[in-house]
Amino acid sequence: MPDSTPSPKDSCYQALKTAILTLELQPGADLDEASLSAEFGLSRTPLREVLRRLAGEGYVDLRQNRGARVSEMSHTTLRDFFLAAPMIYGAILRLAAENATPAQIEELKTTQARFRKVLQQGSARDRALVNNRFHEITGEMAGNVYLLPSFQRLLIDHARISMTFYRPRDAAMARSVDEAADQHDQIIAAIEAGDSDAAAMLAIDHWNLSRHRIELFVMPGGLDLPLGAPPRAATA
Amino acid sequence: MPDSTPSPKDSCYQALKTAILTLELQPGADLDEASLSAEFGLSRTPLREVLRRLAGEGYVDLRQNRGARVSEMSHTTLRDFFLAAPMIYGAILRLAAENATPAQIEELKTTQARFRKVLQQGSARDRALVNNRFHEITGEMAGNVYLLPSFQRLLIDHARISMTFYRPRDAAMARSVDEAADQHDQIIAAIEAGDSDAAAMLAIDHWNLSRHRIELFVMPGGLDLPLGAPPRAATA
DNA sequence: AAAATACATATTGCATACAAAGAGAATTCC
DNA sequence: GGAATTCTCTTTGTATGCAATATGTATTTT
Repeated sequence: MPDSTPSPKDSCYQALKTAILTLELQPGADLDEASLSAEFGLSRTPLREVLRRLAGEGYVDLRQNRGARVSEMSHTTLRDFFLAAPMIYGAILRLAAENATPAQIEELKTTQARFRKVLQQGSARDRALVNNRFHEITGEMAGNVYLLPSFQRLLIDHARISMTFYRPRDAAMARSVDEAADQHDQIIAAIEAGDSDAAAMLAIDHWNLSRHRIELFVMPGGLDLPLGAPPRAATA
Repeated sequence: MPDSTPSPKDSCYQALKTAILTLELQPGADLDEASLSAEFGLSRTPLREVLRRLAGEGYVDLRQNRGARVSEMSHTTLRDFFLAAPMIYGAILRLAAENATPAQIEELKTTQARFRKVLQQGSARDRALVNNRFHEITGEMAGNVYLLPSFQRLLIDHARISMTFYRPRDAAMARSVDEAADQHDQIIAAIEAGDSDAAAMLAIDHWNLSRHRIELFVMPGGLDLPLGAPPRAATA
């Protein structure tokens, strides 16, 4: 049995990760070493290493002699997001179709089943996390070490943006989210068939749907302000 | 005056970085915490944080309860490299042309002048490092936080591969490298003119030239084996 | 009274000491 | 003699204590 009890360091890493993805820790929030180490039951030394790792993956920003902060999402980074996402997503799904192993496809199907489930009876948090996991798996399928860093960085902010539009439950939104789930099924089919062109096109479709939701719900009056939290003092 | 004396931590970080880029530390080489901390005059705690940071950026791989290792370059990762590079490089240069500041353009020109200089009288090490810096600056110009992680990861292995073909000095190679320098000038011109289409095309040209060199000198008999070092025991 | 400076406090950065896990060698058992 | 096991030694992981840096407050000076 490999690793039945996860180390406190790992669980701390995971907990911070999901807290950031689900906006429980809002962009710009201050992360105090002392309180975090107390909360997760480890000393400051390993906690600092966790923060360094999270910084490398884009979850937090480190400032010299200052506390770590959850990475921001300003309008400039949103612009960057809109530029990079279709390209990277397309490439990842293309490669996923070419390289996916049967075991990975099985895991993707399981995750998609979970996604359908939480769409019906789960919280916004669950939906964002399971959707995030779905796309993470496609990244694992692609298995390109040079593309993965940017892909994972995109997934972070995609999940955080999603949190804002998985919440409302009006009819248009429900339809849009259901359509996303249908696209997931198509993506699985393309990957299973090894049809890389189809997978790449589906990535664009999936992204366009996502973009549409973002444009609609995140910036109703145009995108000027940071998302999630006021510019400073997010914890106060 | 900002930061006249770099901290031992920073210089350690920089030294390891350049040592890895220049293959002084070969892919797969073991990195011992004790000896490194002694070498750079800091304790193991900050050194471990440096290693974690380098791991996040793709310079080294960390193994649980085992030493850190310089990240490998096997034939599979080379395949990934050939797939990802043209796409990312094209996007970066396109964005660089759109967003470069005058100060950045000035720095790029200075770096290009240095590149010309080391082509004439520098070592392979100098050439790889200055060329690497040139492309790093284009990344800064693009300034897209989602594209940068993959771009920087590509630059690492590009520099390491370059080290193998900046060395020989036969006529064909010299011509190829000079052509690369000419392309740098064209890239600068396109960026200065804000011509993003031209910049994107030049990125492809530049990459094709680079790929040609790689195909010629790195894998004369086809690409089967890891680059640089034997699979294990690189320091022995 | 306003601004600048000095002081006090809180938080990060670093070093040392200790605990735990792995690798390798010697010994024992078959 | 070969293989497995135990023991030792090396190396990584964690905790604690101290030093350095930044922030906020109070005091002093103009």
